[in-house]
Amino acid sequence: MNLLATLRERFRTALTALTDDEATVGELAEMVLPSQDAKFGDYQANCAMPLGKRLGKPPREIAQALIEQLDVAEFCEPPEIAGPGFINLRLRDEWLAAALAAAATDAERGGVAPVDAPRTYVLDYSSPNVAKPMHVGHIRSTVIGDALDKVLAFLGHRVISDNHIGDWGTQFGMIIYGYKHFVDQEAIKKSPVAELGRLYRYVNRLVDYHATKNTTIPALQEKIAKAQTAIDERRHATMPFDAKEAKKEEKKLRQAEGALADLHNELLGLRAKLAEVEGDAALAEAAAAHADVGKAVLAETAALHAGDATNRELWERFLPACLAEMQATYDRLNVTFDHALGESFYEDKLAGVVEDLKQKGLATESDGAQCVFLDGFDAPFIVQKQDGAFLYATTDLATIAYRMETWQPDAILYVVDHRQSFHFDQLFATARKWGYDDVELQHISFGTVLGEDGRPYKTRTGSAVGLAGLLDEAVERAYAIAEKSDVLTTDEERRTVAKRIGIGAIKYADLSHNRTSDYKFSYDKMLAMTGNTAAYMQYSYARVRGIFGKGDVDVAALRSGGARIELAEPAERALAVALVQFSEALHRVAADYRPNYLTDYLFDVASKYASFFENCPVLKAPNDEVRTSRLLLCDLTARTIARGLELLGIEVVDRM
RNA sequence: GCGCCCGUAGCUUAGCUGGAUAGAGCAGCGGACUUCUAAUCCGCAGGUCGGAGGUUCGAAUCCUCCCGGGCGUACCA
Repeated sequence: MNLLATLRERFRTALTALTDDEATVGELAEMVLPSQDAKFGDYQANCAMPLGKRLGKPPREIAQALIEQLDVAEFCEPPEIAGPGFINLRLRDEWLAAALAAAATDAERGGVAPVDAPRTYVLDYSSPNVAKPMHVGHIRSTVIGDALDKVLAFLGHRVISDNHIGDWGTQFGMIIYGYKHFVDQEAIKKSPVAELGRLYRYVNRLVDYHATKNTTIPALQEKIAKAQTAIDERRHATMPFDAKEAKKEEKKLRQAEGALADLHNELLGLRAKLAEVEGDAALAEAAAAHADVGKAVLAETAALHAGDATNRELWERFLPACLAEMQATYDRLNVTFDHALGESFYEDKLAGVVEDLKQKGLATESDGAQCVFLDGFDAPFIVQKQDGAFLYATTDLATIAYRMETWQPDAILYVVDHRQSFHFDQLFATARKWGYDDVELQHISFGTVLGEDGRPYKTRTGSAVGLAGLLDEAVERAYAIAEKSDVLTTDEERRTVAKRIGIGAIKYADLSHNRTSDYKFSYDKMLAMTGNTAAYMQYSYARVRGIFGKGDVDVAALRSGGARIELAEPAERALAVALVQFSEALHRVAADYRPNYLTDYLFDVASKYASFFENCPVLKAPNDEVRTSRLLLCDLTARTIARGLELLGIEVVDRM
């Protein structure tokens, strides 16, 4: 059961006797929270202070009146009033023991009740581009999305995961162009994906070269000139008399100079990139021979979209190999999707979307493009370009329409990095105007994965770090941990353990950070045996299993034995309270779509277990009753950790 | 210019809808292995929560301004 929700329910009833304002009652009942400090009990209600204010009575008096109305005797000791009017609740040990005993026999759900009102969620996450290998940027979307998927589903919601793959864009034009001009037939027979990847990178480099040379650098130079002029003007302007204003001016000048220096650096970097291509004879020759590669790639893409037989055939031939490559990564991560309806799936629906928007008067022509102008936005939402091509805005709208018609979801969640928030603001605003105003549309945004230097995590050469290599390294480093183990006997076992620790480390590191903030990627930290890491969680689990092995415990018999749980020691009780709050942790995750609430909870359980482990001998307990009771606590701890990790997509190991 | 986000201990970070003395881990110092995995545990020290005002019984959390940083901003995704 969800104890917190139940307590709030009881407070709601009690509050109704004191005030008849329903909104107030609901708000005040929400002020029942788990206590931050054990000395204030297990839960606390903070509603007497604001209610006292509202009613013009002393809060302690209100608290007293509230307690008299409150019916929580089955869960709690008599409530206590403390400080200005806090109501402190301490759970009754008998209730705790009974709740845990019930959870112990509930193998399926571990005492977590499904929600009363299940919702339907469409979860959009991962969304890689085929043709480009998955890189570090895909970790967060994939891992957070997968965890939310599992948690929501476990709580009883209907969850439809849909991987919105980029399989129809310019990157395929690059591959097609590359295939037509540069393919190595031997290589593509031997390893199609590797060769397609090479072609993509090669063509991308050529396109990039010309774009840099013809567009980016001239534009940058112009920007530099403008910035220089602006600085000169500032320098020659008369300083304001007002000291504050003068300081402001100085600061602006400083900032402008800094920005100018950045631009110069950028220019140097771009020139170095050009020099690199020009210094490579073969590459330089290819670049010269394919001066129009940028336009040509767009033409290949346009031809594909227009139904050109050759390009279509190539697309159909290449796509399965690209998908298989992606699938290999998902297999390693143990991530699955219900659907993978990529951009191509919506191709034939895009014209209809624009037509409908036009007909409803939402889209209008501006500068030759079809735009939706939205209140509160400076820029319009462009759904069709001057040249007639559609954009991801169009695809995203078509996708919303399809999902609404197909699954009638209550919510569509997009697990996408924070830089796209503007796009989603526009997308959602447009969708609502378009008629989809009765669905929760949420951008589940997340921060950037940074390197040790605090800059976005890149390789030394500045390219994105490949996801496959990242997993390789984590597993390799985890193998060093497995090698140190005394309890692992075969190398096969060490490899399995290393795999679970390594993959788990990456996932857990990601999930344990607040998703909205950036975080620094560090193998050392994520693979540490202490602190809030997957390895520590897995170790905690393995230690419990170790006790069962050593004591030759029949777990099934233990669970069904109906034995009493006794909570005599403080460490036992603290662990028990933590265990009974599993359901609350999951609800918090679901409420804010934040998996780090679950990792925090699991770390709390593991910490409480460590203290229990130190203070309460299990196999050598003073008598059989205590031994059995503690074994039950161990079993529940192990199952809670295992279930929690499972919902985060992380596997446990019996020994490590 | 405008918009969004961030600033918490030396480092990496958590902090729920505003709650009581701001929590962790690393690093530092001091303890605990003939005892269920010491790959661990316990203790100590370390914070004017970027700064200044304000709202409130109560502010890291809400509002205003300032300082510092990131990201985005009409036809890429």
